[in-house]
This record gives sequence, C-alpha cells and structure tokens, in this order.
Amino acid sequence: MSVTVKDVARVAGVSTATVSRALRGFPSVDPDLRKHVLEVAERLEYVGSPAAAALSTGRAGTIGLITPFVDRLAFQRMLSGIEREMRDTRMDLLLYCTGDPSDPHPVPPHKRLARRVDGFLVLSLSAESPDLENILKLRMPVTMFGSDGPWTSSVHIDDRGGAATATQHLIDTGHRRIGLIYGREAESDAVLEHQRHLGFRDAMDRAGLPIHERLVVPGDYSMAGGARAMARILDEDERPTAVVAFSDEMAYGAITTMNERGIVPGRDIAIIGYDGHEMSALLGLSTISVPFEDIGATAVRKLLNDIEGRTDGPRTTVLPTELVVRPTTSAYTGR
Amino acid sequence: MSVTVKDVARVAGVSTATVSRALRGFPSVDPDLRKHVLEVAERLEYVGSPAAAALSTGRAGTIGLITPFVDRLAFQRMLSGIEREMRDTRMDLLLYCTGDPSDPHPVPPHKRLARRVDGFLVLSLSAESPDLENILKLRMPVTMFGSDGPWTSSVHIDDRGGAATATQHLIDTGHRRIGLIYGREAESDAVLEHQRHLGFRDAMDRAGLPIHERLVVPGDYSMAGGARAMARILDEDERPTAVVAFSDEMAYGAITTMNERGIVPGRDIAIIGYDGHEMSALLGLSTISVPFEDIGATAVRKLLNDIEGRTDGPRTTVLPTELVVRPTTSAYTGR
DNA sequence: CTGAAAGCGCTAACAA
DNA sequence: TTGTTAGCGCTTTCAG
Repeated sequence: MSVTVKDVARVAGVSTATVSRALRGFPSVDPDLRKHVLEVAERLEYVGSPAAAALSTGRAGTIGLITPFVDRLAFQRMLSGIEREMRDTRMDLLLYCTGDPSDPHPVPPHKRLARRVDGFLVLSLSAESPDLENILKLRMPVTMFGSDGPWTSSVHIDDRGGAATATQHLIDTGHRRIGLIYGREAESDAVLEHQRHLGFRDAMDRAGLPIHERLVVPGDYSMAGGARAMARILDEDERPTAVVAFSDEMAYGAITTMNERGIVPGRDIAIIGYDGHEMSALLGLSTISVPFEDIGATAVRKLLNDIEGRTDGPRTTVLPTELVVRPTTSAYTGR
Repeated sequence: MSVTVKDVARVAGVSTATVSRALRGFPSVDPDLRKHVLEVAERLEYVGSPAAAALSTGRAGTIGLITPFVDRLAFQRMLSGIEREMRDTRMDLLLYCTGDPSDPHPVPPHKRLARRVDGFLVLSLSAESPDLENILKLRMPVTMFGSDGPWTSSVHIDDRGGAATATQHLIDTGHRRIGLIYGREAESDAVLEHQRHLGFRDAMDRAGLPIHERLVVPGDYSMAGGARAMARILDEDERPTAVVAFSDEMAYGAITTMNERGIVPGRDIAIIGYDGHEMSALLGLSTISVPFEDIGATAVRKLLNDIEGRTDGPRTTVLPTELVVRPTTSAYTGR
C-alpha cells in the first residue's frame, strides 16, 4: 500500500536503519548520505507511521488533554496557550473531554488514552473524580491545573486570594451587603470552587460583614446559570448592593438579567467577575484577571519536561491574578 | 513493563488470539470463555496498546481536526458539537492547528497526521492553503467545513444568503448608507469571506444602493479588529447609518468603540453581526445565527461514515442560518 | 470455537 | 559510519 522505510531504503540503496537515522537527523549519519535519503523520501512522498514508531520506541509522541468541559472561555484560552506552546514540538495533542461528572464518558480516559499518550494534561478535573484517580494510577507524567496529585507537577493560581481581592474591592468601594454567585457545590477542599469560597469568606470576615445565605446562589459556571442566579438574588426582599460572581461568564448572565430589569450594573448594583476574559472589557465588567493562556503554556512546558525526564524547574508554579477595575464596580459615569 | 495480551492469555489459559477476540467482543467466542478473559483482563488491569492495534489493523482509531484557529467562538462551538458526537465512538480526536497562513506550522499537517489518523476534519481552511492541497493528496477520508474538495464530503451554510439577509434586513429597516466590517481580504471565491461579500453586494445591488468603499473595512475577525474598524468608519466625514459585521466578535468590538464614543447601537447607528454566539443575546446584537455545534456534529458523522466506507447520506449538507433581530437593529427602546 | 504463526512499520542493539 | 537482526503488542489468516 503506502511507502515505508523499506521502500526508501531500497531506492536510496541503504539499510532501513540508516533511513530511520537520517530521517530523524542523527548526527552519526554522513551529511551527503543523509541528504540523499531525505531527497528520496521526499520524492517518494514518504510519510512515517507514528504507530510503528510508537510501538518500537514505547513513546507515543502525543500528550492527552483531559478536561470536563470544552465549551467555556477558560478552556479556549488555555487551549490557545497549549497550542502555541506545542507548535515547535514534535508532540501531538489528543483531546479528551470527560464531560460532566454526572454524565461520564462511556470509556473512561485512562482506558482510552493510557497507552496512546506520553503524558496527561489535566485541566480543572474535580479532585475526587474517579477519572483523576485512575489517571494517577497509571503512573505516567501528569501535569494538572486546578487540582493536585502526590507526585504530579501542577500549575495554580491563588484562587483564594483572588476571590478575597474581588470581595475586598467591593467592600473598599463601600458595599456592606454583598451577594455571591458561585459555580456549583464544591465536593472538596482541593477544588478551585472551594478556594474561592474561602477567599470570599476571608474578606467578609475580615470586614466583619455577615454572609446572607439567601444571597449566595449557584450559577453553574454558565451565562444562563448566572442569569438565573441574579434573578433569584433580585427577587429577594433585601437586595445586595454588590455581587461577586466566580466567573465572568456567570457575570455576563447576571448583567443580562439586570439589563432586563432596568438595573444598571455599577450604578444600582455593583458586580465583579472572575477570569478576565476579553469580552469583559467590552461590558465594562470589573474582574479578577486570570492568565489562562499562560496556564496552558506553562502546563505544557512542565509536562514536556517531565516526559523527557528533565526535572529542572519547580513542580508547582503559581501564576498571579490581577484585579481589573471597570465601570461595573465604580461610580456610574453614564451618559 | 506493562500488561500485554500475552499476559492475559497466559493467566486466562488461552491463546492471544482468543484474548484479542474476546476483548473486542467477537461473536465467535464462547460466552463463558469470553467472560473469563474479560475478568482476567480486568484483574490484571490490562490496557491495550492502540499503537500496536493500529500497526496491525492499519486503522489509527483517531480522527484529526485541522483548523487555522483555536481561539474563536466559532471553533469552540464546533468543537463542542464534535466532542458530543464522538462520545459514543471509539475514536479519539487529534487537534492540529495550522495557525495563520502567514505563520505556518513548522511541520505541516499532512506530514504530522497522515498515518496517525483515519480521516480529517478540516475546518475553515482557506481553499488555496497548501495544507489543504497536501491533505487532499493523501486520499484519505476528509470532511470539510468552509471549503470543498473534488471528492470530499462537506458541510456548508449558505453564507451568501446569510449576508444578503443581514444586509436586506438593514435596508428593510430604512437604512441606505450601509457600512461593512469584513474579516480579511479573500483570496478566492471558494472562501466563506468571499461568499459573504457577494451576499452583501446582492442585497445592496438589489436595492440599488451604492457601496461606499471607505465604509468597507477589514476587522480581522477579532474583537480588537472590529473595534479598530468601527473607529475608522466613525472617522469618516459621512458616517453610515448602519453597519454589517461579518462576525459577531467583530461586532462586539465595534460596539465597544461606539460605546466609547457615546454612540448608541441601534439608536444612532444600527449594527448586525454574523454567527449567533450566545453572548450576542446579552448585548442585544442582531445577528445571523449559524448552527456551529450542528456543523461540528454533522461533520463528524459524515467523516465517520466515510471512514467506515458507508456511503449513505449526501456528500454535502447545507445547514440553515437564521436572522435574529435584536435591539441593535430595531428602534431604540432605551430606558 | 480456538490456537499457531506470520506480520504491520519502525527502532535499537549489536556487529562490522 | 552503516548494516543486520530482533523485536514492540496486537490482529489475522489459516489450520485444527
């Protein structure tokens, strides 16, 4: 069927071993011979079989990206960074979406990808997801974001600090009755959700402010969820004067609801998001900016290091977040 | 090192052939034996090697997704549909981003993925990208969106019609001086960009309206580009009363600029986008909604059919777009 | 219904 | 520096 090393070897008048070496640029090949082999390969339109190479070397030449969601801006941005970082690599990216914990994939990731990749990039997988556990059992290189493992490397942001900063900012602006739109119920301390809750609490406690349970509602990390959450908050007898949302997307939804009800964000009720997506600038949404692109790129670098057996650099990197103040939390300057 | 079919065979007391057959659920295996083999495999935590299977069968069990960009909402939505559709499949998804034509990948997709995948999903690749040509040369199953090949299957939308509808809508609303924010210079007729241009022209011509070249500016398909484009348009002596943007993202940017300059979208200048992203509802942006999720899902189905050699269904599917009217193109109902 | 054996295409010792 | 040879782990005829 297709052209193999054998064909190239035959035509070039050398052994398959030499072809293999020449193609991979081994220094131990005579430059002229190498050039010749390359030419023949080119002329024959030879394309190597990664499967055969993988079988032979035991290395797949692929890394597996595992994440529960694919339809969120944060993912998109991380993917962007991952992609950019992998460009100059010979590695390919295999995408595996676990989906909602409640609606798991028919074939779990460790079964699917174990022998197919050289390492895993695990994004935002809940700490007690059985998938995570199974992946760790594989004892392959793993780099995580949003969770941690006993021997894996990981990328983090200071989620607790970020949430505290956001909340503190509202407090500094004079707000005392502050609502919260979080994502989902956190199942464990390790999860980012929980850290943000702690941060919120940190700031509120520090200021001696009470947390009104009825003003703390889930928004499912989606725009639609955020819209619903804000609706619930606005239906309360005593509305908050400010709201923290644990993601920009939920804040967008919340703003929709506010718009619909004629409530002006920043003037009537302040709102701050979390993530720092590009879109937030357009909406004038204050937010905690998170360097997702860097997170992706950093994670790839770490994973590649681990795969190559290099152990330079720390196992854990914490990337900074930044408070970005925009009209939704500053005096309304409307026209 | 790891557990192989041999180990399973030995422990189960059968041949490797039987293990292989049992594991893949061949009907020609005694049910009891099969169960036994499965148990042993489970107990040994056996995980097959896709590389070996691929080498042996000649099928990679993977499809390659090729696209020039990864950081656009349209991609995200298509990926979402692709992901969903692949869930119940035994296929894995390999992501390959070609990047900007001007900044191509060091190793072109056909070299990288050729033998690694069973087929290609090609999204929005420019029709005369050399990559496209090279992929076609591979003579593997290919499904495309946004371009077409002599023997590939493809998914389309009526881009020309959509652009015409958008423009016509503005005309119907009484606008006569209409600006345009397009993406980039189109290099060929096949490309979507060109089709949208044609649609715009169709509607303008039909209405006997002139196209003012100075009001036709590129926005690079990005929010930032859209913002710049709108700035250029607003700097013209004679401003348009309405603007068509060839993507929602560019429209978002345009709206930012309008906001900054105190121009109210829909009241002072009408604007309509193209793509129908979720966010547009929030901004009240009129748009031509494009079913990107369906496009992704449909493309996967077609590709899988082609790979399996099934040839049911048409080679080409055209998915519908829909005009969605929102405040940015209707009388301003401000509060 | 099950087993034996021959590869799939490539790489990696080991020799030369 | 180059060639020979023996696999990598699985599937798949072909016998039995």
